[in-house]
Amino acid sequence: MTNSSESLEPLSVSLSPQERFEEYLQTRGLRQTNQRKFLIDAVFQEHDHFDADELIDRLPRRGEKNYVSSATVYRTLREFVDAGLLKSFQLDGRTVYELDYGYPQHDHLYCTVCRQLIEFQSRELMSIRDDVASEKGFRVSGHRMIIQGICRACGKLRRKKRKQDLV
Amino acid sequence: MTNSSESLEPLSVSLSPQERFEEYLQTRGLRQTNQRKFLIDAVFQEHDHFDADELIDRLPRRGEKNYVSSATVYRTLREFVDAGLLKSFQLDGRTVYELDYGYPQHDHLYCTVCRQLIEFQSRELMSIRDDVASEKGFRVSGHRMIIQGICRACGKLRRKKRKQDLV
DNA sequence: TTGTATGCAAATAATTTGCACCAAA
DNA sequence: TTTGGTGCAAATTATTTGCATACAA
Repeated sequence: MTNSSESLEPLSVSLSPQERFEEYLQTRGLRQTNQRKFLIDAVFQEHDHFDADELIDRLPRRGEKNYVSSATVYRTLREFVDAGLLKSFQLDGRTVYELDYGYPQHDHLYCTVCRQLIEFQSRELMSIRDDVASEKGFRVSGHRMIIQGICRACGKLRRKKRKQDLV
Repeated sequence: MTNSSESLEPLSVSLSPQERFEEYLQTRGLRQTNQRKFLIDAVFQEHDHFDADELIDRLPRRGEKNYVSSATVYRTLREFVDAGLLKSFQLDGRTVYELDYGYPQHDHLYCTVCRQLIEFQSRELMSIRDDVASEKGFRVSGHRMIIQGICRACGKLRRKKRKQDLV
């Protein structure tokens, strides 16, 4: 689990994720299927970070109504990323997804103890990014910044534990 | 391949990587084996970024002198990271390694066309990192910043190609 | 001598892909 | 009707692990 209790508020956007995806599909001659509609709802009920496995776990099982095969889940998650609805990145080997469409750009702190992702925003970070890139003649398409460490809560637990160990 | 033509110069350090690793092994009661000695030399002949597969490709094959099984390569790379000789991170799904011991801390620009990694250093980035972390009560152990985009060379090629396409 | 380390092959884990069948447009 | 989409199972890929054997301390 990488759910974060500290997530950012959605922005207001003119199209809903569903509408936005519809537009994406239409401009490419792709189809609106029940699976895609169902998955977009499932995904935008998420508030935080998730991976394919966690998502599949919360979806109907084989045989149940609205079952979607995992191959389709994987395929569709990639489409959502292409469509700009989700962002994805790698963490501890697995692919983590988060809502992108309608959410402000941000980066993450990652607690290596509880594996929680905490979001933060920094304008300065963006401007450093752009300065560095232009200095190297680089056309930026995006970036990924993750600060690893130990969060406040886990830090407290550790200190408590060390104290106990001394007793 | 993710070799970069623009890498940073080594710092001067009091112990060689070999000595440093020896120290690491001794303090933990681990053993100095021929494989470990051979691999540390092989790895520190690298100047840039590599993954396990690329390293194995340049190593002696099964049956040849100094052959090291890939299981051992994987195991040893992780030890090198533990020992602080190498750093590792994930890129496009695979684990990329780079020299750490004796090299200055830095981050990367990643060209999504030629897959080259270009290094850069920024003090400001570090200070933003520390500010953000302390604001959230986070004890930092490290970070990873990758700026994605298109490098100068690939940008030129693209423009040239577009021109040609118009003819 | 006493564990550690290694090589081998098998096991994992997370995705991806081939293909026959299904269903939007 | 046509072509893209889906489910299923098999294939992939990168890595890890179990275990018998080899070797450093």
